Amino acid sequence: MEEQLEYKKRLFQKMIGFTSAVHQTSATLTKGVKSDEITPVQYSILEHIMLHQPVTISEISECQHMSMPNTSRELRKLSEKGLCEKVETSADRRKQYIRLSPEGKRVMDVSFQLVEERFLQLIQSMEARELEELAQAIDLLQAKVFR
Amino acid sequence: MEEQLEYKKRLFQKMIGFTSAVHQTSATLTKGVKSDEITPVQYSILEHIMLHQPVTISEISECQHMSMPNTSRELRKLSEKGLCEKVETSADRRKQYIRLSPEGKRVMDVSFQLVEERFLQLIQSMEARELEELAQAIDLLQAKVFR
DNA sequence: TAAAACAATTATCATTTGACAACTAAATAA
DNA sequence: TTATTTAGTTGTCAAATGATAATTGTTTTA
Repeated sequence: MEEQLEYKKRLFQKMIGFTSAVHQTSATLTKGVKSDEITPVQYSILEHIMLHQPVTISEISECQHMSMPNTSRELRKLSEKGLCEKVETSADRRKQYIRLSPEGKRVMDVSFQLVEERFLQLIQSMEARELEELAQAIDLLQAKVFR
Repeated sequence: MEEQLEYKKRLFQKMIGFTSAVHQTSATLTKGVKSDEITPVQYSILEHIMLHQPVTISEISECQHMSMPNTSRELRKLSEKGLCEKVETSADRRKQYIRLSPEGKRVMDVSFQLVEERFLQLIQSMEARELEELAQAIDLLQAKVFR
């Protein structure tokens, strides 16, 4: 059992280094792709909506570790820029569901397109088997640690 | 070859979702652990130094995607707080190597300790074999994509 | 040796971000 | 029904961050 703990601590060290590397690589892949009309925080919100829409404001607030007032403000700015919009919902009238507007979708598609090109460069020389291993590794990590 | 491209594009989608999940999880694990005397950017710099020391200011600037003037300013503030220090180096006298001070090391150890506890919680119920798979998946991803 | 490039610093400014208090409206619990 | 909780908004303020210009000293290159 003691050995087990030691093993887990080494795994933790590995995990720290890994998450740091993920941050760096994704920052590199994403560098400069965001439209000039939005701030970094706003980009990150749009990305979240892109991946999880439709989503409530509370959920954005919680997932982005941002207070409700600040989340609300940034969403208002994004709405004013015509990049996202509130969806009518019948259930609980306190909850506001948010989704990208067609323009917001377009803006994010352009960004993602650029990131995709860079990513494809990164994996260009990999064979089918390597790619498959990559996909499996991601699935495993996402299932067990990064949900 | 066309199929290959389609496969790669699906892998890209998977990667986007994964990196977003990594960001969220690591933000959750790290939430509130940083000492009150430093800002988020400063924490991120200290973490980088912790993982890569000794490191030059240019390297920090490049890896953290921060301009040299701003990196220099934040490092000055960290030095003033006694958390990091410049290392004398004989080679190129333009380059300044940075490392954590004993106090900086202590501060980061405290933070990492908290993160470690949360991480151990997260993996508490895993068996030896699962942990091994986890470690292998990380190694694979870090070798092929997140360097 | 002179010119160019590199590593880092200082100073300044505008913008972004985070925190907080006070508030409205809707849903739920007592 | 009243009280409480939940979801979201508005306004304000200070601090953190990002961008840029100008400068110093050191190393390389021509």
